[in-house]
Amino acid sequence: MEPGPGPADAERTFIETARRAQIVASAIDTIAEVGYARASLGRIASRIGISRGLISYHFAGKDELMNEVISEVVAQARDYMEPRIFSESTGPAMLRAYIEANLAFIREHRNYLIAVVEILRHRVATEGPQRRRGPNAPVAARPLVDLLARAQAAGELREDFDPRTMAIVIRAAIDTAPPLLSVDPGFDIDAYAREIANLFERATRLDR
Amino acid sequence: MEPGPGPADAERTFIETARRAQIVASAIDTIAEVGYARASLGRIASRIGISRGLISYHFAGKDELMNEVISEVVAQARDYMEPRIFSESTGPAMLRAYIEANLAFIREHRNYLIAVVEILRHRVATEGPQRRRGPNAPVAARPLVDLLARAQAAGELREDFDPRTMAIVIRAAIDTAPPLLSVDPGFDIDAYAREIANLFERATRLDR
Amino acid sequence: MEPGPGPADAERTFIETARRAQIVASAIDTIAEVGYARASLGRIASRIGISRGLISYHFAGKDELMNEVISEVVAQARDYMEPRIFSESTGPAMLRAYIEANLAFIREHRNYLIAVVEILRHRVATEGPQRRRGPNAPVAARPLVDLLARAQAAGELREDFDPRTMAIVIRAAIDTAPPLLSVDPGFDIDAYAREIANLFERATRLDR
Amino acid sequence: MEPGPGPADAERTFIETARRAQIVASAIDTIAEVGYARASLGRIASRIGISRGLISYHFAGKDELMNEVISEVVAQARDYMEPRIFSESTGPAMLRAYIEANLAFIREHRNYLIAVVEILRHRVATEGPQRRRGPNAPVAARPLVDLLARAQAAGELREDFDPRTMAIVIRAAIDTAPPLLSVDPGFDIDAYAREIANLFERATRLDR
DNA sequence: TATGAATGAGGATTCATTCAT
DNA sequence: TATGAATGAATCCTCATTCAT
Repeated sequence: MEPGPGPADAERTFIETARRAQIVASAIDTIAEVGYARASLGRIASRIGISRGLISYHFAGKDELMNEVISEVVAQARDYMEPRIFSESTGPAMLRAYIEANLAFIREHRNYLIAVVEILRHRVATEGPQRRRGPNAPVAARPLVDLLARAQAAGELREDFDPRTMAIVIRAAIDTAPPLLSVDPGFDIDAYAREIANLFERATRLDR
Repeated sequence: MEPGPGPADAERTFIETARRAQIVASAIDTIAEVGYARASLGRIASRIGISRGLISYHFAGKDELMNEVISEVVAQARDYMEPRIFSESTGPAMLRAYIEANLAFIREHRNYLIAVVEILRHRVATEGPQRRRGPNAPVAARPLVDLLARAQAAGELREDFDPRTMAIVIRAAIDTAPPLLSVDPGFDIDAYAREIANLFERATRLDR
Repeated sequence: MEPGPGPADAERTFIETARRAQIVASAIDTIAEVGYARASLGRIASRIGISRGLISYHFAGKDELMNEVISEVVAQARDYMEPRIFSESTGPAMLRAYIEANLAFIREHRNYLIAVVEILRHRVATEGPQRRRGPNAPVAARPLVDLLARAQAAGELREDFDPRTMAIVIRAAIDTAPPLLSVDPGFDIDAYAREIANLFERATRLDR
Repeated sequence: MEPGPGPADAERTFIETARRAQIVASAIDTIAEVGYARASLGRIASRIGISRGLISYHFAGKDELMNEVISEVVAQARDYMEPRIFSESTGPAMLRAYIEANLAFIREHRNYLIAVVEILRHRVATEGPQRRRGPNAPVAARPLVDLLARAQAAGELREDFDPRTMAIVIRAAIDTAPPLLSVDPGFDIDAYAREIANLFERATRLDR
C-alpha cells in the first residue's frame, strides 16, 4: 500500500534501500540514454531485469521516482561541490571554484545532470503555463546569486552588473554542458570549465 | 530547405502553401502553450478547426511538421537579424547587435523560440546519443563562431578566448531567455539583453 | 481530439451516431453479462469486433460511455412508461400502471436495467462517502413520490403513510427484479408485477 | 460453515482465530468506507497495520476472506435477531419483530450490512449469469418465506399473497436501508422501520 | 483537398497472489 | 506466524498514423 514517501530512510529495510537506489540509478541512466520522453517505467525496469510492478512497489508513482532522482543528484552535487567552493576564501576564487566544481561534477557523473535537466524540462513543459511559481531567477541559480551579491558587497567584484542576470548566464553556460557532452563525447569539459571561468572572471572582476 | 517527402515549394498550390503555413503557425502556438509533450497533432489541428487527418495529408509525419516549424522560425529569425547585424561595421558592434537582435526577436515572437527550443530539446532527448551528426558546437552557434573568429582575426577582440566556447556561452545565455519568459511573464528582456551585451563585451574586448 | 460530450446529436455523422449506439448497446450487454467490474473497454470492444481505441475515439472516457448508457436507458424507459402511466386518470390506477410498466420494461429490456443498476452501484461505491449529494430519497424515486403525494392530496390514498418511504419501498421492490431475473431466468416477472401491485394497492388504499 | 481450505475452527490456534477475526473486522470497515471496488487487500491490511502477505497467509484468497465476512455477519445477525423474533408468539408480531430487528441490527452495526450487501452485489455482478445455484428466492429470504407461510397456514395472515414474493419485497425494503444510510447519515432508520412494519402489516393482515 | 473512422502500440497504475526468509 | 519482495495480469488512456470516401 504505502510505498514511497511514507517511511523515512531510517525505517527502510536494507533491501528496500538498495532496490530504491538501484532503481534510481537505472532511471538516471535510462533518461540519460533515451531521454525523458522514452524513459518509461518499463524500460527503467528492464534495464536492471526487474518487473514493471516492482518499481510501483517501491515508489508511489513515476513522479515520486523522479523526485528521488532529483534529490539524489542534488544531494550528491552539494556534497561534491560545497567543500570545493567553501575552501576558497575570496569571492572571485569561490566563483571560479563554483564553475569548475560544477563542471567537474558533470564530467564525473555525466548522466546525473543530464537526467535532472531532462526531468526539470519535462516538468516545466508538462505543468503548462499555469501554476508557475514565482518571481524570477531559476531556483538552481539562487546560491550563485547570493555568492555574487556577497562578493559585490565585499568590494571583490564590480558592482555594475546585476547578480541575478550574471547568475542566470553562468548557470546557462554550465547547464548547456551535459547536452554538449551527449552530442560530442569527445568534448573537453575541463578546457570548457577553464575557458568559462576565465570568461566570467573577466566579466566580473574589478577594473584595475 | 525542402524537407520531407512533399512537393517542393515551387510545385505547391496556393492553397497547399497556405494550409501548411497555417498548420505550422498552429504548431508553434500549441507547443508554446502546452509544451512539446502535450502538443499532439489533435491539439494542433483542433486549434485551427481542422481534422487530424489533414495534417497528415500535408505533412509526412509529425517529424516533418516539426522540421517545417524550425525552418520557418530560422528563416524568419535570419530575415529579422541579418540586416541588424550587418548594418554594423565593427566586430564588437556586430556582437552587441547579434545579442540584442536575438533577444528582440525573442521578445517580438515569443512563441517562435519557445517552440523551437522545445522541439530541439525533445529531439536531443528522443534521438538518444546515436545518430548525432557533427563534430561539435551546436549548429545554431556556427554563424556566431564565425563572427567572433573574424573579429579576432581583425584584431578587434581579445585573442585569448576560444570562439567556439564563447559562442556556446552566448547562445546559452540567449536560449535561456524563452523559458525565463514563460516562467515569469514580467521578465524584462530588454534589460537582460543590455546586461548580457555588456557582459560579453567586457569578456571579449581588448585589454586597454 | 474532442470526442464525446462536445457535439450535440444533431451534429453527429450518421456513422458516428450508429457506432456510438452500437458501442452503448455492447456496453449494456457486456455489463449485464459479466457485471460492471469485468466490463472493461476491451471486452466491450471485442464483443462487437472493434478495437479498444475506437471506443476512446467515440467517447471521451469510460465515464462518458457509462453516462451515455444511463441516458439511453433512462430515455427509453421514460418513453416506454410515461404513456402507460399517464393514460390512467386515478392515483391508484397510476400507481399500478407505474409498477407494471416498470416491470414490463424490465422484462422486455432485461439487460437495460441490469446495466444501469450496476453502473449506479459502482458509482456509489466508487465515489466513496464524500460528495454525496443530499437530503434523501434516491433520485429515481422522485417522480413516484410526487405521484403518491398528489394522490394522497386528492384523497385517493390513505394519508397515514409517508410518500417518501412508500416510494423507496416500491422502487426497492422493482429494482430487485433484474438480479432475480439474472439468477433465475425462469422468474415470472409478470406474476411478480401483479403480486406487488396488489401488495402496494392494499398498503395504500383508503380503508373502506 | 468452515469455508475455504484452511483448518476448521477447532483446529485453529488462539492467535490464528484472533487474527482472522481482526482481519474480517478490518475488511468490513474497509468495504463500508471505500466500497468493495476499492477495498483491496492492501488497504484492508494497512488499516490494522499488518502486511498484505499476512492476509494471504490466513485466508486462501480474497474470496475466502469475503466468505468469512459474510459468515460472520450472518452469524451475528442471527444471534441478534432470533431471540427477538421468537419471543413473539403470533405470526404478525413475528413479522413486525423480523422487520424491526433487522433494521435495528443495521442501525447498530451499520458497517456489517453495508459490507455484506457490497460483497453480494459484487458477486452477483462478477459471477455472471453462469454458476447460479438455486431455483429461486434469494437465500437470505428463505427464513422469512417460512415465517410467512407458517403464519398463513395458521390463519394469521391473508392467504391470497405469495409468501415468496412478499418475502422478496420485504427483504428488498430492508436491504435498501444500508445504502440510504450511507448516502444520508441523518436517515431515521427507526422511523423507517415502523413505517414499513405498518406497511407490510397492512399488506398481509386478514381483512376484517 | 479534406474528413471522419479506425487501428495498434505504448505507458502508468492497481492489485491479488506467491515465495523465501 | 509474519514480513517484505516480487511478479504479471488487467485496465484506462493518449496518440501517431492509415485509409476509404
